Amino acid sequence: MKPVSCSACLLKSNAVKNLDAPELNILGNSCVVAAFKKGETIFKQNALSSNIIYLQTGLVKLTIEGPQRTQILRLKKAPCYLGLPTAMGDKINHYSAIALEPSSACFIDIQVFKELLSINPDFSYEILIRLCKNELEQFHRCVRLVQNQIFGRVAGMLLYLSNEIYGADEFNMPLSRSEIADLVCTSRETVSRLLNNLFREGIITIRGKRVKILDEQRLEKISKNG
Amino acid sequence: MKPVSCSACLLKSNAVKNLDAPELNILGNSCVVAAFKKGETIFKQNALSSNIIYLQTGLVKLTIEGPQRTQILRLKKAPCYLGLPTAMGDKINHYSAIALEPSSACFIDIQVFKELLSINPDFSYEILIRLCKNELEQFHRCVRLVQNQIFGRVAGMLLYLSNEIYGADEFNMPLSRSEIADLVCTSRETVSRLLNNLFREGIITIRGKRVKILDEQRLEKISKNG
DNA sequence: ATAAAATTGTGATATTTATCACAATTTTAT
DNA sequence: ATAAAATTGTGATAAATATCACAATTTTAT
Repeated sequence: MKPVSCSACLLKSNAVKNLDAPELNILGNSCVVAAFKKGETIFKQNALSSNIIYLQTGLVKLTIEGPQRTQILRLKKAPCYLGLPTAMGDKINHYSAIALEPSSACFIDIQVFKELLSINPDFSYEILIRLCKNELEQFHRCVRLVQNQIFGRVAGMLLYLSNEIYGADEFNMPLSRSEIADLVCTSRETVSRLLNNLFREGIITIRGKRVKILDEQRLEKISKNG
Repeated sequence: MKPVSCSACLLKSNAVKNLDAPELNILGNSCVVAAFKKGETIFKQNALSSNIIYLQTGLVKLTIEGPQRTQILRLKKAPCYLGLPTAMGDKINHYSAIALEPSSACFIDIQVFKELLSINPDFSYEILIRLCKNELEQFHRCVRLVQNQIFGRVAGMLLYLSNEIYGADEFNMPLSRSEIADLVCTSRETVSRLLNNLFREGIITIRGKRVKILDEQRLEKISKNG
């Protein structure tokens, strides 16, 4: 970890772009950057946290211990804030964040973050808007998770990675079969079977980690119809 | 609907308690109160909205059209804000709000609300904290919904009504069997069966709408173990 | 390079819960 | 008060998906 100059940072969040020079100084003085390898934990459920984390680069999974198994709540792609709701609340992390790809993250002291919220309404507004969007996304994700059948959920996951995360119809799958199962809430075996189905149907190809979407139309249809 | 004096209001939100006299005036000038009977729609999914709604009294369900059926996202008990994430985002309601009991709600112009956010950091901070809590609650709700079996979900729903909504072990069920099904994501028939099971086991009594929880311990256990 | 460990694939079976069909009951409207 | 409409209860059956068991493959460590 090393202290940073936030004013010179090329990876500013939209919220931070609203800060003026003295405010950026306040931020920089209480902010350190850390690098994480694939699989490393950025923060852990049930641990105390006094930091807001800004993910500069990389890809992260948020996991939570459920009553039966651990579940992936969602993926978070840089740039974004992690652990906002946790840190603003009771200070105990309600979930863990684990790097899926090499990632770098800024740790910002929660008191400093709160100070910035109170002195800069534009900063505060950006954060607020972000939280609103999260809530809506979470509603939609939950509904799909509960109502769609697994085939649709797996298809939706592939489309999500392709469109939202990588912006390409070919990418390296960042998740193991077991992690995909945790994300779409099913068993590892079922994920295996369904991915092979999609392959046999000519809708995707998988060679090792390399996934290519051949028939996005059909995938969309499966994703919709469950 | 009638205009209100927010400064004299006895049902102020925590956020609004942070407003000073001129700010309360701004709020009051663009704020009307409306009363809703059971079953009436407060706002509707896909409709345009330019208001934030503050639920003064009553109980409301938020419903969303899923791919297969409409689902109850959550219940909201006064006092609380409704439609915050929707109104702050694209102005199109992503879900509907329908009164489950006689309710009264203030309609606040979104521009005025945004102005208050920008001029009063304490007001803004309260809203922000509220959004953070919502996100965490939503995560937990989603995990339970996906991982627990229906028996556990129905038990959890009863405990939620008893502890969070009514604060009593006896209450009038505000939901029909079908609505319970929409809330815990199962079929009406299954809800019937499980409630009767709980009755036969001596864990609850149901006479018409009147529900009484006899053995909270056992209900907790069922809720946990799924 | 090789062994050990981890991940993945696949068939057989079991379990949960939805769906259908219709009866019984309660609520609402006239 | 009575009929009509809506809600609820319940058995039989079907469908989706988990679980188990083990083989095959890939990755990791020495």
